[in-house]
Amino acid sequence: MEDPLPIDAFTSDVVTVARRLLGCTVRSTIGERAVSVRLDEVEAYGAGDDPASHAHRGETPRNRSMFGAAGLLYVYRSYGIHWCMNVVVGPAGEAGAVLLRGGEVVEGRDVAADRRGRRDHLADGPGKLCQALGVTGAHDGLPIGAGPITIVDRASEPSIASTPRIGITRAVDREWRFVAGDGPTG
DNA sequence: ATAGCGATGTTCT
DNA sequence: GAACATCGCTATA
Repeated sequence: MEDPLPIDAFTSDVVTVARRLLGCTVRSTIGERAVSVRLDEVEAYGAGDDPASHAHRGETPRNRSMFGAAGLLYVYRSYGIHWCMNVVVGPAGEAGAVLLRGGEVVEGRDVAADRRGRRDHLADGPGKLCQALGVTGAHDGLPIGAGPITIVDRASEPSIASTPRIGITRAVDREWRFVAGDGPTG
């Protein structure tokens, strides 16, 4: 429960990894300040076979990390303004990632509130989650667990609901958004 | 509670 | 030029 997620947790398919990440905790230690978020909302993104994925059209400077090894971070700028973070999923050579969409701040609430500029809605969205953790493009491509960003395993698997992904227009029939039982929509 | 809208970097047509 | 894996403000109910 207090142990880091083993690397092989990231080496299977994107849907399996997405479900595996719910209930786990993302922890950042940036500027001597620690913030932890327990994940309750994630989305799976595939490679060329997933029209909604950034990797669908092949490698670009932005999505380069998606083509890297499992367990790397893929951080991109959304709508020119916000940062969004993904965990890169294996197998190596295949692009895939899990977008960390939301969770509950369970450590460093004051730090998170400081970064967010408010006391509520600290991490209930991908851009907010990154801001609360202090994650930016500077962390793109970093390996999880070896740098300022780590993921701590959960005690047990939560109940999980699946829905279509949010904010996309392609492949809306795929229910690749996963929400923990005590999460946003129940 | 829900709806409309502006901000704006990267990618694509 | 337009779309986009978003967010917070503003208006209306």
